[in-house]
Amino acid sequence: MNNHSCNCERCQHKICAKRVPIFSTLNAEEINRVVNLIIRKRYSRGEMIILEGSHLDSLIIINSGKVKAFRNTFEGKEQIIYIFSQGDFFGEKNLLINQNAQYNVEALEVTHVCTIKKDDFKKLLREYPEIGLKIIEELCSRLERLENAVESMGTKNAEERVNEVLLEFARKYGKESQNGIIVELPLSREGIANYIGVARETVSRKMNLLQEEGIIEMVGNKKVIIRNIDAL
Amino acid sequence: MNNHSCNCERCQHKICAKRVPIFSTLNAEEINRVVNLIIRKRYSRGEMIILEGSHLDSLIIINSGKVKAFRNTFEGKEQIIYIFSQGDFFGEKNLLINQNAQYNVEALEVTHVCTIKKDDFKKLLREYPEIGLKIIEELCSRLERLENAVESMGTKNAEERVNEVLLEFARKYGKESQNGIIVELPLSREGIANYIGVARETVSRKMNLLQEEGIIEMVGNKKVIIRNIDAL
DNA sequence: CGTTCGATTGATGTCAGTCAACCCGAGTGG
DNA sequence: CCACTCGGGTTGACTGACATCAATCGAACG
Repeated sequence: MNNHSCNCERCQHKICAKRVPIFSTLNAEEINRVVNLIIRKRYSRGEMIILEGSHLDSLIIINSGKVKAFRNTFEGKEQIIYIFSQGDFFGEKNLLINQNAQYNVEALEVTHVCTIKKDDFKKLLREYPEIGLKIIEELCSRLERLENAVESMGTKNAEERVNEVLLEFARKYGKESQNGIIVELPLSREGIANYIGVARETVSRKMNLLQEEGIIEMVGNKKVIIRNIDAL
Repeated sequence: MNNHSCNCERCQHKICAKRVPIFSTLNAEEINRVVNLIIRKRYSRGEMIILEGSHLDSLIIINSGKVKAFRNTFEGKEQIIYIFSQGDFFGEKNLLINQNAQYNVEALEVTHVCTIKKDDFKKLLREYPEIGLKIIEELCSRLERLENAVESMGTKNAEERVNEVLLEFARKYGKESQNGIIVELPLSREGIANYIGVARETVSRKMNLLQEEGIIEMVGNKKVIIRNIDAL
């Protein structure tokens, strides 16, 4: 794990704290206080940020990059539970309730994070209750995603789930263009499979079908152009 | 919907507010204030408490009884997302973020609820930040349940899921006895099926298998005695 | 150019969903 | 008291979707 301190200017530091939704209600002076509590870290693709079951003493906020949060079943299957990117945080359960990590977190690409020590964060929370509201907001949207996931996994077949995940990625990571929506996939086929709970071969097959129908176009393995979003 | 005001004594009212975890940190005087904001309602088995998509202007806290929160897919399948019982609340998303109900809520048995108007609740939240922390705690445990559900639905087969749901019910609703753990099932076979995302026939079959193996014993349709909890 | 890792494709097997019949206990009404 | 209905629950037969296994491909990279 690379753990070197940040070499950027103070002002950039401030921007990074300002970018984080949970601090967005604070004024310049308050942000300044927060900035002084932050320790930055950098992770390369594939590096583990948190191991399931380990003890955590900091809140971790993503500054740039993407990570996957996942569990391994004892048969060796992996279930991806969240994909976090800029502004998302995790480790909150370990701070607020006293609990060890519920899942592994691994960087999907080069990822910069801000970490805040448990005690510092609790102090902030007490002083600025709006932070608590922001956290509630974030937890609610996380609940929403999981509620959708449960519905999808409980009632939908493989094809519908692939369509859904493509829609989700398009919404989160897609860029409009004249050809359609260009989506940089955050996960490999296997990753997608582990996210929606099907076999990786099935993801391949269903995506191929979509391509044959002209609904999507695959560009290499990491990029997809969605030509007909309504068909998904 | 029966909507008559409560006829119980003031003191019982207090107990009801005291029983609710999110108010557990308040002192007697503060509880009193909360009590004056509460409107009680009663629902019979099968009554709808919330309709998906409807507008909500109160937080709803369960005082006694059980409810299911669920969605219907357009093919008519039902996915149960939560089972709420005493002390659980819902409708929070509609208050904190401005959003319509994400799911239907239906009483599984006679259910008494406390409701608090949006504005009143927001005021409380501002005055007593500890309530916010309690809510975060509750949201975290809800996240945990959904994370487990996603893992289970993504990686486990029907048999394992039936075992899991029996364990969950045993933990939440089971009573120890010399014969084993007696569990009053909150859901019908079909309900269980819609909770774990399998067909109702499959639930029947898997439970029969468990009975043949002597791991559980079914007493009528609503009750199960778990003889060998470790086998689940 | 060889190696490696991920993606694809095809062949096969199986789990669980679907369909249909039947059961059973609780109400209901004659 | 019996006949009927009705809503769950159970059981069996069938089948299809998807997992699994295995072979091959292809791009990336040293």
